[in-house]
Amino acid sequence: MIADEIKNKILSHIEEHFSEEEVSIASSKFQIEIPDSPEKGDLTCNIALILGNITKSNPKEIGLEIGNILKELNLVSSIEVAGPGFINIFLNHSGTLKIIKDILNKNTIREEADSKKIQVEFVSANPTGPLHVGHGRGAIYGDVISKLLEKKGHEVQKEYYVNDAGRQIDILTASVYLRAINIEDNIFPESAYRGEYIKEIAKNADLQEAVNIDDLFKSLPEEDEEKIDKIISNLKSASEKDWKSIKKVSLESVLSTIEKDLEDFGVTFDNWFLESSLLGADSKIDAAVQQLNTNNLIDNRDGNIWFKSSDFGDDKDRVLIRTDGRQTYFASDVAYHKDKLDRGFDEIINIWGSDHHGYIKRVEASLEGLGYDKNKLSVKLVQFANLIKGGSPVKMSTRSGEFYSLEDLLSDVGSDVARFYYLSKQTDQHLDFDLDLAVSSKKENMYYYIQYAHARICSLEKKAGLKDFLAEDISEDHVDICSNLIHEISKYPNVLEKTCNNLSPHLLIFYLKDLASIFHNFYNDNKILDKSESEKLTILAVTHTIKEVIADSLNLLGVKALEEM
RNA sequence: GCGCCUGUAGCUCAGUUGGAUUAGAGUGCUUGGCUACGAACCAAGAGGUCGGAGGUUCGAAUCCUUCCAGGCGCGCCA
Repeated sequence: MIADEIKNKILSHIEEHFSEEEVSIASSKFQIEIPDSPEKGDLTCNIALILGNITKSNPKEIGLEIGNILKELNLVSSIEVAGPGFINIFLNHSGTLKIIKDILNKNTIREEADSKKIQVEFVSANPTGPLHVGHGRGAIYGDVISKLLEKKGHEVQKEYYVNDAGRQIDILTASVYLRAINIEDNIFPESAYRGEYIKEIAKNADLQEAVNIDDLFKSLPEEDEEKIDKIISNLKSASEKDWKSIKKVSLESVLSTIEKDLEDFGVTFDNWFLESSLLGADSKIDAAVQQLNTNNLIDNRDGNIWFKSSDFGDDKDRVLIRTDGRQTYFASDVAYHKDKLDRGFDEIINIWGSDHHGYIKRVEASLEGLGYDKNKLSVKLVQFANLIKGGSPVKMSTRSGEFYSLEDLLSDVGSDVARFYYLSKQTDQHLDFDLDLAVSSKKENMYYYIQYAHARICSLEKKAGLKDFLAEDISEDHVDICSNLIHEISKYPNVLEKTCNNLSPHLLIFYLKDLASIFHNFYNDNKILDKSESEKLTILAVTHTIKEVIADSLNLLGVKALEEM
């Protein structure tokens, strides 16, 4: 890439003229960027400002010196030092062609020198019902950042952590069980899952033993949560065999629904990790607790077993094992994260709903306490997405069974539109996702605006009757008419790099919107197919590059570029 | 009370690892452009103390301090 060439040239120059320390500071902040306006050059560089700052000397003088060196490059036509000391670089025609060639040859991103083994864990919703739209944002984000990391050359594993061992699974089982024995709505417990899907699962329940309904509901506690717990234990003792089989059927059924819903949005996982696998004979939870104990980080107080997480900056210590011997959810998580790192990942990324942010410290503390480097874990928080339909937010709640599911979203707007809008805003901000807008045909709808640019270019190319579009078709005599287009195109590698490094897909989306805008503008001003042959070829090669950029970018986001609309 | 996040045009948001005399889009408002390669498009105008106040420096929407406002989290729940 052209920016690399320039960067290398500058680095080798400053290595000769500045101290090692100065070079190391400078190279960490050193950037080759594309200026907002072409008048400030095809590329611009801040190196003189940084060096001026470090060495307390005049940036403009340093800039002139470096500028002279850059003139030696055969891609550069001229240099100016502007403003406080920016080095603005103007390319000659072969420099311009190089930009286009790199993009057409998909030479758009530099892979990381040290490829890492990275695990991304996301969604991990409790398997108690279909996914709702609140889960969608994390699902799409996790999927896309996995693609971005792969683009950078890392090896990525996508994992779903299945909470199949907790109380909520008992509630699910009980809910199905109660439907299977035809408990009517009027006495169906409030705190059980009431969705229609429960009734569907219950149809597949194959009960061996009869349950006495009067015994089941006899002298239940008043309070809802206590009531459901009592029903659970009654059902378990009524028939252990049926309980187990219903549990199995329920879990399998819910998980396959979840898997299918995700697949419909193009989200797949490499591994489904069961919480229950941490329990059992050689319990990984016990092993983790044991290791913390060895490290002197376990405290027995009030009959509970505590992890002294406050030793590592957590607000307070946390219980791992309760008086009655039951492990807490946190205990599973300690063992789970230990297990992840034991599997040899260089980096593990968790995507959590932002309401879990208070949980980060204690998990980090547990990793430190176990003797791992806590910096190997990074947690990306995703704020909730509000879906707006007909001007008001749609509700989501699993227990009541009244919710707008991911499946509903699919049939309302489709996977591509949904993915696009989920990604269209920074993940740490609330997202208002307006379903009516997402399928409307207004400019306000970024999705169609970008797709329209792509479809228009496809249509142009069809009309022009050309198959190949080569950078070499760009003629020096006519390139000026496309300079705005080329300037915007040249930002692509930078945008891509920023998108990957910051794991911020929205940056790519906003770039595509700008690129589409510049194209639409050009299209309106120029009747491309009426131009002279060589001018036409020039323009079509450039617009073809735009088409490739849009298609590549959308592909990276898991969205299909439309050839016609 | 403590912690995390947020505050940019009437509205929805980009820009935040300090950079360019003029802080950008869309929408809404006022206007103009199809005998037209796709009008699902384009152009022009109006609209801002970048929450307030201090500070750091060649330079601040961006960093620091403080205050104000909003969201979320502060269980042996999952």
